[in-house]
Amino acid sequence: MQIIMKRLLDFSSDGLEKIFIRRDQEVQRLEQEVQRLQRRLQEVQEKTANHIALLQQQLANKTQDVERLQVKLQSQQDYEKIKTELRSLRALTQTDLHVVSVTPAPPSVSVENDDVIEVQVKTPDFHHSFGQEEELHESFSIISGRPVQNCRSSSSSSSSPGSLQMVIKADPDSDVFLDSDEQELDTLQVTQQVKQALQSRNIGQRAFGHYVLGLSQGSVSDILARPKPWSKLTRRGKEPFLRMKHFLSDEHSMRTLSGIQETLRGLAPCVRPTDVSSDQAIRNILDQSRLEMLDEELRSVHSSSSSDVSENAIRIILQGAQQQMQTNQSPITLEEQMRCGTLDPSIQTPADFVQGIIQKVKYEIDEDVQPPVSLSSVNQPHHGWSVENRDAEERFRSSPTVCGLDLQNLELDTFSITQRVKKTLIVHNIGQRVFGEEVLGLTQSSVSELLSHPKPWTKLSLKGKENFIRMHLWLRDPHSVQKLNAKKKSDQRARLKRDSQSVCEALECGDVWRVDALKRPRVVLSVQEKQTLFSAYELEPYPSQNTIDRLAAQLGLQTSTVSNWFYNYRSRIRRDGFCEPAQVRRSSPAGLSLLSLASAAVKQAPRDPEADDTDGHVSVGVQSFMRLKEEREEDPDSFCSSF
DNA sequence: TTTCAGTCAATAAA
DNA sequence: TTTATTGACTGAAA
Repeated sequence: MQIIMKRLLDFSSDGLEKIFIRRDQEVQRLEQEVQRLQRRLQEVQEKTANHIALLQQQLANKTQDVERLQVKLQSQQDYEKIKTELRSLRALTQTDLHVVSVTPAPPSVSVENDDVIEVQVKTPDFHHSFGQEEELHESFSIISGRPVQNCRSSSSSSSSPGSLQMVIKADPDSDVFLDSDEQELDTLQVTQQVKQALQSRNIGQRAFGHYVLGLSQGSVSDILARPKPWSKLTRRGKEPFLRMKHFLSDEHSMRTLSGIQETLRGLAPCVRPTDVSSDQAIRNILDQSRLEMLDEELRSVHSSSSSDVSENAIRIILQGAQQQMQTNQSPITLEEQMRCGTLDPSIQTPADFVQGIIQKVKYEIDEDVQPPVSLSSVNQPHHGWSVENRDAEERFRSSPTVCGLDLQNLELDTFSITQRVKKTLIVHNIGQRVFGEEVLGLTQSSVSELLSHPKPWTKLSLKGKENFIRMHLWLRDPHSVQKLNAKKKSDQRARLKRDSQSVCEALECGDVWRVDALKRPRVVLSVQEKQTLFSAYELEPYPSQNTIDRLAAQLGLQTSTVSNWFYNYRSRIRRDGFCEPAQVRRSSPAGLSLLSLASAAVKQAPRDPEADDTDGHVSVGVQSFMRLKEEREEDPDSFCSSF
């Protein structure tokens, strides 16, 4: 019994001991677990705190963004109002120009009304047609609510290109260039998007570089063509890409720049020292504003329907509208219009013009549609264009014909068009001058070139295509001839009046040669000079500067004359390579035929220390010329005449 | 800076 | 007077 008891005790003490040990171990494990959990908890707490801080930061940023956007939205809420005011101002400037007063320095216009909107246009580095790099600095005040864009270039440092750049850049988001330095950009993607944006909006690299990046056109081209990877860029190198990225995300900037570009283009063709007037600039900008509105409306039509009408085609139409508007609506003098090649006293709204084209396109695609009114016949006295445009838009929207049209794939037979135009002009005794001024907005010489040497459709640029679209539409216009005849008569009357006036003025001044004195002497290259140039071309179609200098010295010509000759020669040899069988000319201005050129080349080659060489050139040139002629199987005169 | 497309203006030719 | 030619220019692209 005792033994049993003892064993039991032994056993229980052993068991208890073991139990205690186990318990101790358990306690230790639990303590470790607690510590681990505590550490974990601490970590999680820290992490969460960081995360919360991060989220709070992001929230703050987002809140700032929202506030910024709200401010932006608020600042643009008066857009509709401004549009209305611009419209009414436009009406004012057209109907009652005498209320517009122009002051020369700084050029400003004030219209008697309530408040003032200030818009400042500054195009510092743009060449105008009179060849000066002077600043076109137009500042004008438009009566309205409050300043929409205050573009005064307060920070006009040397690196700041100009006040319009401020329009693009002046944005509360401008600190994005600093903040977003950390984020990595896909430079290739950015440049591709920029190129696309510039192309679709018809914005040039020069304007983009000037106003957005503060870089020259050459630099822009380089950046767009060969963007460096982000990682290879320095902080300074990254800046243009950040600006581009920002530009892409800012629709307002893109539209503003597009407007600037159009305005500049609108100013350029007719700019003369005396033309750069404030009211002209105002008209251009007001016109631009109207175009922008029209553009918006057309885009809304485009997006609201299932139309396949391409952006490109709309751009063509809008370009046409702009040109028509600029040539027809600007209340400039008869002489100014003559000088600009746009003699047309009638006034036409852009909506009318676009509607005219749309009607014509409809007519061509769907013969059921009512025959279109002519481009010219829509020339009506100016009236509020909004109502008509609404109607036009409604008709356009409801037309299934246009909705199925893909103008982007439009391809015209340029040769056939020019043949038909020439025939029509001859039959109705209409001159190229009237046709050019009325239908194409070009001079007689340009019309002559277009009709005589039409390029194939595929070789034409957008601008070049526009002329053929206009001619095509003109041919389909049943009233085209009638309108041109009316134009011809009004021109004759105007010319008679002008001639009689100028005779009187000349008599008064007692100086009938004063006009001639202002004429620029024209360089006329002699047969020998042309032969030498032609020979040089045969050896070196793209001559180096040294060759140009040598030729200029040899011939006693300006180097620019020599290089111009090469540019023109290449251009025209390409042109004549493109065009359909050239028109046979009875003789060229220089009286050259192929044979006479060949014989002249042999007989008249200069005998100087390089005589052998020169003779060789001429000989090679004539041989090549003969070869070219044979290949073309053309009348030699028609070929020679181009050069 | 060079090249090109488009254009103009002067002028020759018809 | 009209048309064609051509040297020169502008704006854009590379």
